Amino acid sequence: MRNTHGKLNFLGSAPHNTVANATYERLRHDIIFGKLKPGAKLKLETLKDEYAASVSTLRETLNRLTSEGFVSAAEQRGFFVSPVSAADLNEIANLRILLECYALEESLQNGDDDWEADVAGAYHKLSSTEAVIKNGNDADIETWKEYDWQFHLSLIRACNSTNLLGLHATLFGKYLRYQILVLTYRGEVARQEHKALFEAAIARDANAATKLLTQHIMNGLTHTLEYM
Amino acid sequence: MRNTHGKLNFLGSAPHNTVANATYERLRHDIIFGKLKPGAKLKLETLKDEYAASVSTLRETLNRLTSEGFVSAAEQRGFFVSPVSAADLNEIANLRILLECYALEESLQNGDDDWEADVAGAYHKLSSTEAVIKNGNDADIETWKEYDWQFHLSLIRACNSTNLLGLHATLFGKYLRYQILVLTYRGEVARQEHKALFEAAIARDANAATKLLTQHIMNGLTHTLEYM
DNA sequence: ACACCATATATTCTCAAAAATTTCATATAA
DNA sequence: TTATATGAAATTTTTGAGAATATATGGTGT
Repeated sequence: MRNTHGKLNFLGSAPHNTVANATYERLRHDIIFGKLKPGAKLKLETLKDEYAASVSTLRETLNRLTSEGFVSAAEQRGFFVSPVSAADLNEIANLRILLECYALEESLQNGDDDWEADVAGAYHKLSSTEAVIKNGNDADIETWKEYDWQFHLSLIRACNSTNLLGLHATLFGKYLRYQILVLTYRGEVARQEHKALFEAAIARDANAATKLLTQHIMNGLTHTLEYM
Repeated sequence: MRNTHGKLNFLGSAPHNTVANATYERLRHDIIFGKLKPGAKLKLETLKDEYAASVSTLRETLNRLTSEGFVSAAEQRGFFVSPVSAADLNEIANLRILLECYALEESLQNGDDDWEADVAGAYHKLSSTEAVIKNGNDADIETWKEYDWQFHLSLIRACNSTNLLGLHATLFGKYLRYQILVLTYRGEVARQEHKALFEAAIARDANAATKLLTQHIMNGLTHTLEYM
C-alpha cells in the first residue's frame, strides 16, 4: 500500500477509522462543494465545534489540505480556504488536459480485458445516471459527479503510474470545485461528450480519444468561466 | 501569498519561524539526502528526540510529507519513509519530462527581459560551480544540486502557472532523491547538457530546448537506474 | 514443533491546556 | 487629524499526557 491518504472513493464516505481521516474527508468535501466558501477563514475554535475534532487533529488535516492546494496557510495567521480565480481555473484545466491525456494514451496502450470491463461498467453507471438527471437537485448532482469521476478514473487507471494517478486525482478535485461553484447545467452536452469519449477509448483510438477529452475539458472550462 | 508551504529555496535553510516549518524542512532534507533511508520506520518517540519537536508538531509535518509522497502512512501503524523502486523512478522521470517540457514551452513564449536575465544569472552560478567540482565532496554536491534546481526553475518560471510550478517542485525533489541515492558522478556530461539547454532557451528555440531537456532527464534516469 | 489465546509492552492517535503571536480597541502625543 | 504606543482579547502554535490500537511475549493444549 502506498499510503493511507489515497482515497478509494472520491467524494463518498470511506470506512473512516481515524478521526483525522474522517475530518479530512469532510473538510475536503465541504470545500469542493462550497459549504466552506473560497477565502473563508478557518478558525480552529470554530472548526473544533463543527467537526468534533481537537486542535491538533484539525491541524493535521489542514496541513494535508494545504499541501494539496485546497487550503492556504499564512505563517502565524492560520488557515483559510484557497481562493478561486479565473487564472487558477485556467491553470488547472490546462494541467488536467496535459496529465489526463498523457495518462489516457498510456492506458489505451496497456489496458487489458479487465480494464475494458471496468471502463464499460463505469460508463454504464454514469450514462444511466445522466439519463435520469435532467435538471437535478443537489443530491443527484453529487452522485452524478461521483460517477463522472469514476468514469474518468477508469479510463486512465491502466496508465501504470501511481504518481500520475495521484496528481490527477488532486487536480480533478480542484476542477470539480469550480464546476460546483457555478453549478449550471451542462448535462446534455457532457452526456454526449462522455459517450464519444467512451467509444473512442474502447476502440483504442488514442488520437481521437485525447482530442475528445481535451474538448470535453475545454468546454467545461469555457462554460464555467462564462458563469463566474 | 499562496501558502506558507511553498519553499523559496529548495534545499537550504529558509527563515524558519515556526517549529513545524523547521521540522518539515529538516525531515524533507534528510529523506532526500538519504539520512533517513527508504522504508525506514518513522517512530514518533525517536523523531521527538532527533528533531526536538512534540508529537503533534511532528504529525503535522509527517502529514504534509505524506501528501507530497516523501512519507507513507499506514492507518494506526504510523509513518515510514516512502520506499524507492525502479518503477517509481521511471514514473517520476516521465512525469518530470511531461511537466517540465510543457512549462518550458510556455516560459519561452512568455519570458521577458527580466526572465532572461534571471536564467543567465542562474546558469552562471551553476556553470561556475560545475567547473570547480570535478569529483566533489558531499558539501559541494549539495550546493551544486541547489544551483541545478535554481537553473531548472529559472527556465520554467515564466510559465505563468503557480499550480504547475508547485507540482514540478515536488517532482524535482523526488527525482533528486534518486540521484543522491546512487551518487555517482555525471558532472561533465550534465555540464554540457546544461550548456546546450541554456543556449537553446535564450535563443527561444522551444523545439530544441524541450528535446535537450528530455534527453537531459532521460540520461539522468538511465544513469541512475544503472547504479541502482 | 505448531497453532491458539491471554497478557504485557510498545506505538499511534487524540485531546485539553499552556506558551507565543497576532489582532483589536483605546489612549496619548505630534 | 494622523500616527504611534499600550494593553486586552482573540488566535495560532506547541507541548505533554491519556486513550485507543497494534505488536510482542509467554503459556497452554494438541
